[in-house]
Amino acid sequence: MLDIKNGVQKLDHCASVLKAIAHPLRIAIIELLEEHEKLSVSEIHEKLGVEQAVASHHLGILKNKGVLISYRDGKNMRYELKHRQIIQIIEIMDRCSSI
Amino acid sequence: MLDIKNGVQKLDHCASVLKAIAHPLRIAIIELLEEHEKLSVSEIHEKLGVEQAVASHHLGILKNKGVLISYRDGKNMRYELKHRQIIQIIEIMDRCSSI
DNA sequence: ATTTTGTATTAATGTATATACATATGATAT
DNA sequence: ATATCATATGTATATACATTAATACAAAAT
Repeated sequence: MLDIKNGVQKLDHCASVLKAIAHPLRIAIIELLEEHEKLSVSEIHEKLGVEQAVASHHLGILKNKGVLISYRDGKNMRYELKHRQIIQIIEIMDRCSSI
Repeated sequence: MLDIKNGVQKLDHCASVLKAIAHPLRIAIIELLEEHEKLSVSEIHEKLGVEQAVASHHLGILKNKGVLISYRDGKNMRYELKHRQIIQIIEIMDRCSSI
């Protein structure tokens, strides 16, 4: 994805990434990956108590939008945060607790 | 809104506020209010070149989710950021430019 | 080559969100 | 009281998202 964006493109892109993050399960995934660095789909599906297909689906969305990266490790896929700073977004939300 | 939230509630709430922010026009509004502190609906509708009803609609969404506050000032409504830290969310997104 | 384990995709349905336009409400001035 | 300016709401249509369940694909082990 190109780095030079005009105003409208920048807004659209920023909105679409934020929209990807703005889902309870996906926030939970991001928080898990803050603690654990790299996790497989099944680890996430177990830790969060959601079906495997659901975990994979939401991981796919986060990866598509560039929030996560993934690579194969044997029969597992390992997912991790592309930019650890993304965690700060959730921290800010927590801090604005009266929101 | 209560401050004590269990895990699921916290995730849901965080997601719903982020979802409110995750829209190009609403991000533009937040950025405007970073520069200007207090703005009326018509100032926003002029500065952003969108219809009055559109501006009011999106301001309403941001207010509902607690991102903005508003008060009447004569025949105008003035909107401002409830928590200026919200701006940092957009700054983080900008910084993760490769996303 | 078949089975097992881990992951991704598809299709179907329901729900939510966006957009555009028209109209209503509220405050002020005349 | 009514006209005007500023803001909000309602309705309709289109689009996008979420959710579930079933199924396909990929790698490894037997």
